[in-house]
Amino acid sequence: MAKFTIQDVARRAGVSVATIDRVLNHRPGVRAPTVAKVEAAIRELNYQPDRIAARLARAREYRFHFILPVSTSEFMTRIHAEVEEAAQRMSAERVAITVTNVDVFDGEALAAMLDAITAEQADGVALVALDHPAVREAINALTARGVAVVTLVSDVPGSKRLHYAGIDNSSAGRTAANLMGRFLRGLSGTVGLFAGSLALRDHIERQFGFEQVVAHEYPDLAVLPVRESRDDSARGEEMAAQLLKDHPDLIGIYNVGGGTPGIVAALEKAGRAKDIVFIAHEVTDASRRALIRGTIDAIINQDPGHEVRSAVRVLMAKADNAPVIAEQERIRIDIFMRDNLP
Amino acid sequence: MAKFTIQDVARRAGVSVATIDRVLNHRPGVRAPTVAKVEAAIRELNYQPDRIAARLARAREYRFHFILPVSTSEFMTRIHAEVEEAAQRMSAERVAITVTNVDVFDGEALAAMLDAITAEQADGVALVALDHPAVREAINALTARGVAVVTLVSDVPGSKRLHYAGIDNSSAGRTAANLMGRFLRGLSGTVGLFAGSLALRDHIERQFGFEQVVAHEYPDLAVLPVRESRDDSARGEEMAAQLLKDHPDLIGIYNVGGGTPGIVAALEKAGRAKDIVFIAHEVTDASRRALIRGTIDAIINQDPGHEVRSAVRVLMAKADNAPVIAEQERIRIDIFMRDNLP
DNA sequence: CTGAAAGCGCTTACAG
DNA sequence: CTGAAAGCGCTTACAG
Repeated sequence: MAKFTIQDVARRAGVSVATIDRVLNHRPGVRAPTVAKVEAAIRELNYQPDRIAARLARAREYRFHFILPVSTSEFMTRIHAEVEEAAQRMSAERVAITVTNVDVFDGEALAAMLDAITAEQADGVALVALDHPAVREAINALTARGVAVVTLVSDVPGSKRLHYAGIDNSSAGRTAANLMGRFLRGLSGTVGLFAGSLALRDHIERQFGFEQVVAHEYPDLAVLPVRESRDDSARGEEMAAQLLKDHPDLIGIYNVGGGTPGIVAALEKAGRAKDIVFIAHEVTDASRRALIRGTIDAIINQDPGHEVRSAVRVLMAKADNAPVIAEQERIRIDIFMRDNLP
Repeated sequence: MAKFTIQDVARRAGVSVATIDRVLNHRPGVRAPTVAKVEAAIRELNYQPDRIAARLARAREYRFHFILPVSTSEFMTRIHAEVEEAAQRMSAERVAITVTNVDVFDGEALAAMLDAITAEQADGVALVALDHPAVREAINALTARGVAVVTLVSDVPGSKRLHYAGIDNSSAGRTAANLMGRFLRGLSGTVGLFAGSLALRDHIERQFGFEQVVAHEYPDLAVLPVRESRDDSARGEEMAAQLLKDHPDLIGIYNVGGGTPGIVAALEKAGRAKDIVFIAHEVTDASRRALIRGTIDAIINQDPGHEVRSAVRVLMAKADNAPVIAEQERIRIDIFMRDNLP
């Protein structure tokens, strides 16, 4: 099949290339009969515009805004680093990425920040969202103003965001439960549960997914009430030490949030590293070492590099009015054991 | 930092843009002092060429050849489908992908096919390789002729291929062993081992990785000698049924190759689906259903879509003389359990 | 509402 | 060995 250019279409439709461009990009000011003629020509030639040429001709920068929480955890630090790397890399392709930091827990502040963005300032926004009514409203308003919005890592399900670049946290929790149940085959006892904050939707969802599966499928395991570590290692260590003291029959720990190094330390200091199954989230320098040592038994992971690249790709595709490859943008729930660590 | 164009560099170096282009793309015929001047100007301006413009100007098609085994397994069928999809998608970006089928086991035929390819016909070749001396030679010769070679799914480690788009199969086998050992906690018994063919390097590597870890870390498990299913379901079913009959103490099965549906059938017919831990490779319609039913306990997977897209990206980057994002091209060893299936 | 022409930032023959 | 000019396939003001 030969490749046709916009010139070929223009000739066939008996109009100029400018008009072809107008109907191709849904620009206003073309009479209906002209539109029809052009569309017929496009169809007849099975014309596909050349994206490369279009991008060169537009010669304009894509401006994307990333709104990230002040990095508290090592995971968020990785997200920041990946955004910086993408910004660096994409600058050679005329993409300008700017980053703003915001307090994770302040929905009103996040909403205000979104409200201040106009279509003149940015073509797209990616944000680590907070599931809060004001944020949902702000996302919808921003979308209505013509700015593409992608949620990153943490979603706002009811909103009109274009895309969510992150994992299904409920499935992640269920996956953790199945690993826990399998690794504790034949044993009965109690399982400790840690979360960073019960105000974060992703943590809650993991917790619920985990509890649900354990309750239904592993009746020999009793899950203790969740403890809030505030994603802090020192606090995590204290709480884990206390947990070990209070529950001699403890055989498993699942941490849906941060502070994993503290829990690792508590397990190792108590000499219980090997006999307690510990499942944590996110590969970091510390967690990977603990996994290799055997203190952590499995890590559930989402790939921050993939998430950030995916957010950028989706925003670019939207700006170019081009399709995305859905399969490529699905963020995996990775399970890492010692031998398949990246 | 302002964006400079090739014009800016030309002005600065006091030469024409044609000369800048020559040194930028390492074309011959520029005197050393001129090269030096141009390089200085590039450095001083921190000039980064615009890939988009370059691709448009080249106005030439990229031609990539994919050499795939006649699809015997469902996995290979997926690889074929993904290549077709990529061909379709990339045709809008001036990339012409052609596919040739070849017999997997015939190293000489594969080598002959590679030998017939010239730099005039193709910019790059991706092949599911066979670890055979003739193939290695052919890959090296092809590379020397200026054609970029990427191995896909199955590698030829000693060769000069540009890149391998696939997983580390030895790690995959070790990962399977650890899952098996963990899932069989507290039990002792025998574990059956199936491979498609012992002539395939990936199968052997998985097998060795598995045996090694079980021997070292799970002394209560005895791995039986490997059986060759030839990736055939009917044969797999027969062999699994025989295995169940011969070994009443069988508690686990690891299948490194194809033919999984046959093994699933044997387990279910024998009523042993639930009490035998079965670990298989590759998510397919059949294996995913068996995983959900609980007959399969975990699937080790490599993502064919990712592998094919990665091969294409690496070949394109080479043709454009552009960098790749290493992290993005690493193929994961996926572990799937019921809840994190894609 | 429509078109002619310049331009996006490179690469490619063709001269010299 | 080096340069002037045309061209890649679109988009963008500017006229009319």
